Amino acid sequence: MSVTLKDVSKLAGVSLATASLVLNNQKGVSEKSRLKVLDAAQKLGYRPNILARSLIKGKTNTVLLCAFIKEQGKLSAFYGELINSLLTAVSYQEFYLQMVVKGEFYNGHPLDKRTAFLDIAHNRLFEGLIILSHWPISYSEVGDLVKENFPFVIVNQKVDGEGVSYIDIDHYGGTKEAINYLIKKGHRRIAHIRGPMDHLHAQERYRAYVDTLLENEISLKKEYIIEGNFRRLSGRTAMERLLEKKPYPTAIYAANDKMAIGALQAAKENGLNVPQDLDIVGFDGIEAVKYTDPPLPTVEQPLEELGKLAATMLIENIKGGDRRKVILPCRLDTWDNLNQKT
Amino acid sequence: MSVTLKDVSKLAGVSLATASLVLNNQKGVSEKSRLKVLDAAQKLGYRPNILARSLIKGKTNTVLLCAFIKEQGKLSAFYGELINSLLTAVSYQEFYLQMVVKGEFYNGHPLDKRTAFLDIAHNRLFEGLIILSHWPISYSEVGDLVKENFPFVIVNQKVDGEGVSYIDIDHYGGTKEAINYLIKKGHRRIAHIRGPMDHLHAQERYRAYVDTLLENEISLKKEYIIEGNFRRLSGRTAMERLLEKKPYPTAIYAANDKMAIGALQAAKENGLNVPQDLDIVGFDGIEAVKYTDPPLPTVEQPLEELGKLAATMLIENIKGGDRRKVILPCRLDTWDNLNQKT
DNA sequence: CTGAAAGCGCTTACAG
DNA sequence: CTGAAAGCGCTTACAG
Repeated sequence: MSVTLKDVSKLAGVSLATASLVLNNQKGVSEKSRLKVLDAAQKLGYRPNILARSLIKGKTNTVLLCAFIKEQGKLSAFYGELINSLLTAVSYQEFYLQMVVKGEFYNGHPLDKRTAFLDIAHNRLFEGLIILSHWPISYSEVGDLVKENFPFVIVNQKVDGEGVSYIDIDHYGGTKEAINYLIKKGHRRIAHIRGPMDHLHAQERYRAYVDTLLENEISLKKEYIIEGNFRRLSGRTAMERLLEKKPYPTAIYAANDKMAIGALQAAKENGLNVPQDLDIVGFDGIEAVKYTDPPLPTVEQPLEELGKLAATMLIENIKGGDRRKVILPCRLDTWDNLNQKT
Repeated sequence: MSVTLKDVSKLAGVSLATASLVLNNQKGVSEKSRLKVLDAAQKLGYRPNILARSLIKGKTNTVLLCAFIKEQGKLSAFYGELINSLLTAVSYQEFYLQMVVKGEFYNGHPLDKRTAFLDIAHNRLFEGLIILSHWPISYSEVGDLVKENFPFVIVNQKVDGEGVSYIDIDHYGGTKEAINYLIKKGHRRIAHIRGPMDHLHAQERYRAYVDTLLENEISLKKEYIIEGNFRRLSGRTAMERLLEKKPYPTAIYAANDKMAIGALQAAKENGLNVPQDLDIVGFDGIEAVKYTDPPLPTVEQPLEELGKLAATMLIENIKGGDRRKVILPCRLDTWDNLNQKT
């Protein structure tokens, strides 16, 4: 069996209490005892049972990242980057990160997030929770966490209501910047390949597209707005349809980079020069848009910042700080200095 | 305070033991007691303290992914995908995944992996360990784990020796397939932009390049071999240098995709048509090579498979199965059916 | 079928 | 400064 504190205290010839004191660097132990204990621990290769310690202290120094995703196993590259920065930030504060993914259903029933959260809050394994979800979280689902004052932060989604911490990206502002960039370049016929309208971020990006055109006294044209599904192929199809319009648009704002790439491919296949004949801007900042020909401007999501701040906010909250709501700005990157970048 | 089993047993009017039995679905309890306990638990919103349970049972159902990385916070996209599949596979087996990253140094001293592993094995938090490292792991570092029979698996690296589990990708075989593809297309002047030679996988890819050329009676030319650093820009520079050779190569095998992309960019800027004038093949299967113009063939790393198998091997081992050494085949993807793919 | 008791490995008042 | 004792929340023999 493994070495316990009892073994150490016995070998050192002191009591359990003394051994514990020494190994936790508490003062009030004679140098002589200290040495004996340290020596014994060393000899036996003693390592504390963290489980037992956590049970007593009621602290585990561990937080849980709980990701709700549509298709099991399909955390996207997006999440990969986020996890990286969460992990780094969490480690930095001497916390540990545990992860779990949950799908839409559990045992054939729609997953009850409310109960899932309660389980997490009560099982005493975690001191805080980071929530990531492909579909909207409602206040009622996290209400219990608020009531019990269990630290949590929702990432990448705004949830209104008292006592909720969240951090999201300014999709509206980022889009606005993209559209203004196109307008400033002289474009008036700006189309939008939007995302699915049940997607919160797609909604915001769409709203910003509409508002920014109108603010600039460019009238909206229904035929310039086409809905895609965030996949590359849907961008391609959308572009083909846009090219049938007369006159066809001179600029495209795609709600994400993959659709922008699809649009680029279709445009090139139809003999257009990008960006001379057609400007295309996407959203997300995935790596691939740096390497298309030409590289595609994109509104970059500050994922590193997102993860870092989420971790910081959560741990602050664990330590007694207040809950916060944060919207992170994001900016257009036009790759003017690409060759310094990678 | 939170609700404990004691509270439940009190409310139900039974002993602790009975309550425990009921809530663990053990039989040998009267229906009447069962109902009372269930009812009380429900009313109080009881959730077991997993910490206490784990302490007794000596089982946590949790495994740790320990990643050693050069630059703190720089788990690449590669790891993102791997984590995804690990997480999915681990969840599927009703285990949990905890993660920690460690750098090369700790408190200014080179990190002592041996001790780090012992800590992990002894703290009783984890039943198994997945090791991922940017730099080579030696047998001596994991020897203690072997000796203590603590389940672990090394991912993405071969470590010889008794009692070690690892899973790696067949970099040699994958490269061979890439080179053969180029030879079959008629190329004889095949250059190699290789990776840093202190990198194990770069070594294997280089070795396969050499062997395959020689097997096909193509003599090696030193000036066709240039070392890069796995970054895009180094592929670009390498390509520029290769274009100065007379005759210049008609095909490039780059040791990774980023350098392949850099090579592509340099080639295009120098007026070459790819693939008509120059064939370029990379390694890794990152998403970006699908969207360059033209898309670049690449040897795809089966990351999903890698993560899944790693998790399976580890959990098998935890459950008493044997340790295994696995090399995963990987194959060249030439994107013949790209438009069905994304 | 049921309850009193011991114990998992540790920490922390409390006397001395 | 030190040790005996209680206790964290639970599970599991053991009597009855």
